[in-house]
Amino acid sequence: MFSINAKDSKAIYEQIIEQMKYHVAKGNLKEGDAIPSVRKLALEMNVTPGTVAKAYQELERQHVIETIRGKGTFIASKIEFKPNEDRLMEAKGKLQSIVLELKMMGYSDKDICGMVNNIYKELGQ
Amino acid sequence: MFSINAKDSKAIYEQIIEQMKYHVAKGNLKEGDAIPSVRKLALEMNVTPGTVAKAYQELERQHVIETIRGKGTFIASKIEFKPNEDRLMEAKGKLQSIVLELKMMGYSDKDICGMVNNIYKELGQ
Amino acid sequence: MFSINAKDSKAIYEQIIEQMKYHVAKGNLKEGDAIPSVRKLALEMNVTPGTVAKAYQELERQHVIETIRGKGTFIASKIEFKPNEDRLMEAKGKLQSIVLELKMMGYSDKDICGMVNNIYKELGQ
Amino acid sequence: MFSINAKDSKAIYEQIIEQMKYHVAKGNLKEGDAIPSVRKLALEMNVTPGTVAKAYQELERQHVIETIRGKGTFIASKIEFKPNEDRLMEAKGKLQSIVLELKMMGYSDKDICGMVNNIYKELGQ
DNA sequence: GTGGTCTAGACCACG
DNA sequence: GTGGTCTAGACCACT
Repeated sequence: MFSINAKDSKAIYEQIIEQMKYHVAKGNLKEGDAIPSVRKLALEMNVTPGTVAKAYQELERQHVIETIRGKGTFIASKIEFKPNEDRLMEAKGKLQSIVLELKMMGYSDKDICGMVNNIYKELGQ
Repeated sequence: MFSINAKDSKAIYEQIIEQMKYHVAKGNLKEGDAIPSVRKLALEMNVTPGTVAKAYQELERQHVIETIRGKGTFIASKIEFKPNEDRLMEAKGKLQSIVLELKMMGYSDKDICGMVNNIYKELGQ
Repeated sequence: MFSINAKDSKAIYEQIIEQMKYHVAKGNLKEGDAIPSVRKLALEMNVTPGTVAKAYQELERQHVIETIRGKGTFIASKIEFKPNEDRLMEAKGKLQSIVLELKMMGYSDKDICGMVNNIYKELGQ
Repeated sequence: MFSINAKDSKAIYEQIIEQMKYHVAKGNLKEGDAIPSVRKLALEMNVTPGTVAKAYQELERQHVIETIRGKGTFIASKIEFKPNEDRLMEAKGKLQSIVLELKMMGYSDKDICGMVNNIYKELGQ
């Protein structure tokens, strides 16, 4: 369910974050579902527990998962839809970057919207 | 014409690359236009020449600018519109990331297309 | 009467302690009132008895409750109002922390006193 | 300027966070001031760089400090006054806890406001 | 069992 | 020089 891509320049803990969100978006993981413990996932992925822990902490900050003391970690029961200002600004900045990039490659706004729609549908289950 | 934000988490050389592309996309810089020398731009931006040089190297690799020995550096006369497979895949990967991110924040596909259109329009012509 | 929030970062046994004090402050529980046995409360709250026992021990140490062997556990007949130096210093330290926190968020001393008054009133009588 | 208190149950990285805020509130550190590098502070305090780095990252998330790539870390030039919802709720929760605690010790609302004012003034330079 | 914290190293990209 | 990431261990409190 989780796997790291060594070729990806993205940090491992960021890959874990992204994959967790992917599985939630896709419906593979639903509200309240238990997710692997830090240690288990670390073993599975051949990384150290600290790396997984860092990912889990960030996911909790973003209200994607919730940890229950001594019990484990779970998909948040009420996935938060009010992004904080910072995260939204960051996301928009990244979007601007990538749109610029694609425009430079010759794609029109409609092309890009088409890509977005395809990606969105594929996620949307 | 160029301005960097030292606090931005993005590397300075990447900011230069992005701004150069921005000005090309926007039409501020046209094919064949001369651009500042590495040293001049470094002075202007108050960064070390090495940083500017790194940006220029990458821009040249992407066929956005061309260096003519002894003459200076110019916007490429034939800006490359057929991206190689690798860069397209990379761009799509980034786009998927950011769409996932925005979806998790509660935005619909239409919302995201709206953002894309706004960004695209702002990039000009 | 008691309810825990497993997602709270605060330890469950600390939540029990706090709620016990809350009910005493509020007047729901008066001196001499019987409180549930460890096992009963553990069942009610769906936690392990050890967790409740730990809370009761700490409450007893703070002279909020008293255990009478063979009879049960009761709200202390003479709730301790003269805190020892240590606990007062600890409390003041925590208060300083939180005031600093709120100041950094932009709240004035009056704002904070307002919050304190509201909380105090809500605690009742 | 910074020192850790081993007796304090608070995590070291949290102590660093609190002390940084303290120095900012107190005026010892002003907007734009450079703060020690991760490594230097780690040496000074006899902790590992990772611990300091964790504190710095959290401080940056809270807009108290800013890092400039390859240059170092600085007190934020525009200290952020819009707390996010989460942090405010957390702070209020802590305040409620401590007010309850102090009430149980016999302090009135006025007493507590007095303490708050004293603390605030002492910080306020 | 769980997550949270910490140590003592290491390598990397950036400037 | 800087901060960011990661490893491979360890100890702790909580359940």
